[in-house]
Amino acid sequence: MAAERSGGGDPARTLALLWRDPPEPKPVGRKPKVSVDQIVNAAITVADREGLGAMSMARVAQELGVGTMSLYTHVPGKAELIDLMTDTVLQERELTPEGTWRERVKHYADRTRAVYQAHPWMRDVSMVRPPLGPGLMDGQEFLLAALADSGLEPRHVTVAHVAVEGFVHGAAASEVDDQQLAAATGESGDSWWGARQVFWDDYFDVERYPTMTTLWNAGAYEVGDSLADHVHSSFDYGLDKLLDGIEGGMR
Amino acid sequence: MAAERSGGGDPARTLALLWRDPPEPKPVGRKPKVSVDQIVNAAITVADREGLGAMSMARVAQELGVGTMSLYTHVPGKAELIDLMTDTVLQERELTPEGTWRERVKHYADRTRAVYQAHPWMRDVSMVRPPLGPGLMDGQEFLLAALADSGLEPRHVTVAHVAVEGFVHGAAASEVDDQQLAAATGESGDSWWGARQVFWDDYFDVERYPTMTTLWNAGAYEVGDSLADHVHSSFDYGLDKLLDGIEGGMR
DNA sequence: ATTGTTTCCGTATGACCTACGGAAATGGGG
DNA sequence: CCCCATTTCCGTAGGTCATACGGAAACAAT
Repeated sequence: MAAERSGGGDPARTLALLWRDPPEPKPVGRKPKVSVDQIVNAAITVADREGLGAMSMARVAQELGVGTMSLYTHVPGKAELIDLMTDTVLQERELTPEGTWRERVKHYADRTRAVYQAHPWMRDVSMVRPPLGPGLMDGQEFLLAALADSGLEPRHVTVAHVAVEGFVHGAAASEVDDQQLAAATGESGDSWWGARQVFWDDYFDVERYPTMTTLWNAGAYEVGDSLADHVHSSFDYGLDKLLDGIEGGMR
Repeated sequence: MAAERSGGGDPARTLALLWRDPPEPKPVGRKPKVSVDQIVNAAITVADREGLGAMSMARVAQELGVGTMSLYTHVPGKAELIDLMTDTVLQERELTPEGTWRERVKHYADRTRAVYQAHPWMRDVSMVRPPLGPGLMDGQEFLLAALADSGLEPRHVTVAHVAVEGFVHGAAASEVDDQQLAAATGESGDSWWGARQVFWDDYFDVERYPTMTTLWNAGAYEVGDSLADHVHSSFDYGLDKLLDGIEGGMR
């Protein structure tokens, strides 16, 4: 299915929820059995355990011991709930502004990666029209501040920001995809590749793919560590080179 | 919903389909009304027009003028159909090996971006456990060959490959997300941001976000071109810097 | 106790994927 | 020409999901 994203609901309502703008006290009427925070936390719990696909309104309601439709009193719909989940986990980053601008960018990348690791369903959330809540905004401010301290001109800061943010989220998403699939299908990444051994036996053509063959023979794929570690260090390398390039471009 | 990906079906069956391994001639029996190619093309047409979310088995069957269940004779299920769609559009890249290694990497990025532009639903397809078909494999070979020609050691080629591939797919996906949303919701990116004007009025805090405020006042966001163009040039910049870094790391 | 307000939630609708099993088409053997 | 094994087609049905609707239930003020 398509990636989850904000519905076309009322933006003002969604923003009020994101910033926990209390909708004005209600002195009369039945007491709420659940709160927005409880719903969001329950949804995160379910998604962490069973993936975003399993995070249905019915499943979240069950988790809380209420009827499905009760949720709609507090949250406009599923799309908005995902926005709330997203901004909530982004807040877990707790970014501390220490060290050089490079160290802070890497800190940002590490913390963001940690969020994806803890909440693999983040891979399925589009970050192009993100929920404009405190979790996202604080992160943007942190990353922009780091890049601005690098000495880049203001106009280049915004450009570099898009590139770095794209790299970080893309890398974190890629890295975590593997685990998410493992959780959803009960099949690990290694076993997935193992099951596709047939490919190398039946379809791989040495003449069609000379470079891959050469690299294989040169032992380039004989990494001692696991697939996940290899991907991880590749993205560390990539971010490093990206920052090298940005730094070098100023001189 | 969660990103689409391969189901747990028989890998050998899926690989045979990807490489169009004919399942042996069937001299007897009813003549097929549709072929695998027709199904894949119809599915791509539907997804291009209405998004991956609208690409239901029923919708594809309707497009072909056959019953829904007929598709299951030729294709194991929806997940495998998406694998076939993905590899098919990746084949459209037609990568031509000309120029320096850098030019070839940028060529790869451009062609891949073009695929995402033409088929925005690609954003919703996970590329971590990709369909091992000719479209994907030819691309990997091309990119690996370019990086190998750069003079990197074999072991670094594979590391750089993951980083560049991640960046390219991530960038292409980000860039296209906007259009896909516009198509799905009938709301353009600009109008989406416009509707969230409330955010700047009601929730943006100048003291909490000093860097953003400074950058705004410095005119860093006053780009003449559209949002899409800004994102596009940001990723060009990012890839350039990434390659600068890779190149510089060799010396 | 009545009334206004708010929350809770059972039911129903419509969309989706796909298992099942029978109907329909096809070509070869008698 | 008829029969029948083989293959494809597809109607039906069961399971899942989001969510619109409307009434029941809880609560505070009167």
